[in-house]
Amino acid sequence: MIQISKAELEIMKVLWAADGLGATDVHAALGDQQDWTIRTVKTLLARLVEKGALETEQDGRRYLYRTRLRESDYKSRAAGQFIDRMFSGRAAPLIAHLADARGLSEEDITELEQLLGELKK
Amino acid sequence: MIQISKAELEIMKVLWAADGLGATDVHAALGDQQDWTIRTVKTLLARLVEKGALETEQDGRRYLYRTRLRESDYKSRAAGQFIDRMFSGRAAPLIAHLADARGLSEEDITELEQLLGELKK
DNA sequence: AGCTAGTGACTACACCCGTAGTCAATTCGT
DNA sequence: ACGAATTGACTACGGGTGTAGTCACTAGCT
Repeated sequence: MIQISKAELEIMKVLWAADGLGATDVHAALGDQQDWTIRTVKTLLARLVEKGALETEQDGRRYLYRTRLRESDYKSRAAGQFIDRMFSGRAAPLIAHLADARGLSEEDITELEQLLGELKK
Repeated sequence: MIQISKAELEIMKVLWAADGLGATDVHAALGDQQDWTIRTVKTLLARLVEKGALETEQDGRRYLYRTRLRESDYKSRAAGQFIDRMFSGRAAPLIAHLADARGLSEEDITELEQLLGELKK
């Protein structure tokens, strides 16, 4: 099970949004959102390749980085692990805590209702 | 913001369930669930005290460990951080992923409906 | 009275992670 | 054609984490 750290996740997000970028492109895409030097970005990319979360393709003298993990697969797994650890695998208490601590947006409520409707079929 | 690691969380769970135990009691309560020596348990307890998540009370020649963090506060915070990092703060996509990857229990569905009902008031 | 077992304090150590720096090769601009 | 900039490879380093080990003390059993 590939573990992706907090910083690495930011890199993955960039590549999920636009797969097949070079290190410099990733750095640029992060822009002012993350204040990392290109070195740091490269280290994170290398670690992700080593972990098997990314793969490289030679493009002249540089690499293009491509995701090997689908975003939704990863997020599903991460969500599952999280509620297992924190809420004994139960979804409802998680949402209850969230609602309690910060409330749910209108949007969330509407979407959740729709989701539940579909699930009940 | 106190950060609690995975292993430390297991200790916290024991003390949330039964506050004011000695190190040996915590070790016993973990039982076969976690295969840690008493040394490891003590190290984790000490780190949690250092972090301010636990406090000690002298009880003869030993300490009793008591939580300083309320379970629901911690869980709310952790849940908030998690959905911020993974789902841009949106609850609905999180639940959608869970439902998709492993399904929701009857219980979860019922509780969520009830929760949504209350929130809409 | 001495030994054993349990206790807290301190130390250890390898691996992950955040955050880079150095180096050698290569390409691009002038 | 040469210097500057870019690129990948390798190295660094301090803090957190998982998982203990050692030490000195003490209370209770024999």
